[in-house]
Amino acid sequence: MIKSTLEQVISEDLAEIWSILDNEEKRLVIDNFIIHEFKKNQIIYAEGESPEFLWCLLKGKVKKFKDGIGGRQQILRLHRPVQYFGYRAYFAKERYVSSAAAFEPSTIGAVPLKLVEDLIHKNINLAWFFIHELSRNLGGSDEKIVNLTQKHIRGRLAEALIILKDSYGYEDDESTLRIYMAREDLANLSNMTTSNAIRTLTSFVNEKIIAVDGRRIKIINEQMLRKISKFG
Amino acid sequence: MIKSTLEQVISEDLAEIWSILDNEEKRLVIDNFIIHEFKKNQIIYAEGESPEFLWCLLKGKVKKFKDGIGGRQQILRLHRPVQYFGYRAYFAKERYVSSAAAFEPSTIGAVPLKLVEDLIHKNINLAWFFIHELSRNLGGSDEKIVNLTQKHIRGRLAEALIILKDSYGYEDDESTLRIYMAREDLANLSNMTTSNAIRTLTSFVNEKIIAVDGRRIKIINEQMLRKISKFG
DNA sequence: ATACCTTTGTGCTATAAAACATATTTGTCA
DNA sequence: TGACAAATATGTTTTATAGCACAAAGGTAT
Repeated sequence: MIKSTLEQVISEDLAEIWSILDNEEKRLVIDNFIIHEFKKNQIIYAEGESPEFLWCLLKGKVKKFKDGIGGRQQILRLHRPVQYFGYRAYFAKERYVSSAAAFEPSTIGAVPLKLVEDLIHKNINLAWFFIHELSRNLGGSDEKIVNLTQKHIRGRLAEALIILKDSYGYEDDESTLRIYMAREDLANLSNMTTSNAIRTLTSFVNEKIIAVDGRRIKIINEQMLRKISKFG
Repeated sequence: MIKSTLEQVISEDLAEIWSILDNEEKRLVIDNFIIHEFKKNQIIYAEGESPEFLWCLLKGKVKKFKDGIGGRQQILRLHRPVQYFGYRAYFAKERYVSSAAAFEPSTIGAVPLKLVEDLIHKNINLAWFFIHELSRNLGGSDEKIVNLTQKHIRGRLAEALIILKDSYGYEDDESTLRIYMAREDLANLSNMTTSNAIRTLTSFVNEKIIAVDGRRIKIINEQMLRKISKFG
């Protein structure tokens, strides 16, 4: 990708951070911004590695997950364009405690975290950007803990579907989730076995709360789904 | 408490933040620092409230928790002196998603978050302090999600005991946990019912991994406990 | 098109943990 | 000190969900 196009992509898509930086800072970012293409299911970074880059998802979908006991995977967070990730471990001076992978073919920019650190030192607004992001994520994690530990299967799956809707939205029909994922990933998102994800999905279909066509999921009764998510 | 004493307490105990601030900033903090005494089990702030103060635990023990389904409580985090809490929601521009309560009689300082915000704007090192804290907490939350969802009861309780040890340490005998908590709280920490916390504690005693005398818990075989925590 | 592998779907069984019931002990306050 | 409430302890029952087995459907590579 040639620089003029890159600059355009960055300035168009990175709006939030972009508006924070002055011209000199923008130049620094552009000169150090490397765009990567990831294939479906390709690992971006893995648990245990040292954080090196701030990743910026420009196109596609990314999951952050942790491999747990008995090969079971827990999906911790989903990312959509334009979101930043991969910086937490660096700021905590730790190695990654989770892994990131592309859910579908994705275009992701990488900026050296050392550069980000330098920019933060000089630009308090960038510091605030990360304080804000980290704070929101931490609140989300705390909510997730209660969701995953206290709700029953139906509640957890309903919650997962709501999260998918909130993360990626609907297609033009205003009801089909704009993400197609395997039943296994749905299970990993909602802390259950694949069989139970399939089963519970089937009962939601029978109850006319959703409709399913392969991996296309149509939310018919979002209100009911939220209700199940809340009390189930 | 008179100001000279207060100043002394602050400068002695708030070392980490204190060394970050210059003299003028220190003065501002001292002038706006209000010390509160909390009784055992007293609520410091509750879920849903608007964050107003940065709390600084000077003496005592504090738990952060979320009330979930069917009156069940999940303990999310434990605090020891000198730790800061109550700021996440403010930085996220949200209301509190969890509550904080004193585990035992506690002395806690309160600084208006607006002042903290102003200080951060002027002092990048304070910004870094919070970026670092938030990042570490977020990593901890992500770990906790897998611990609580994928481990069995024995593993979860073992994990909880390890957390207690890491948070509050041992007494002079190098084996008795320096915190006495109800079985119910132990259960709330490790996502199980009180009965099961009691039962599992009993089996640990029978297996000579711990010894129990009322609420005093003595870790006899920490190695084994870590092993159970890891694979259970 | 064929063969093969992966994903989806469904029924059955096993089991971990909750729910319930009921003592027993401990702590607290009049 | 006695009375009452709260916390701890333990046994039994119930249930949600994991685990397993197997069939059908869908993709993919040759």
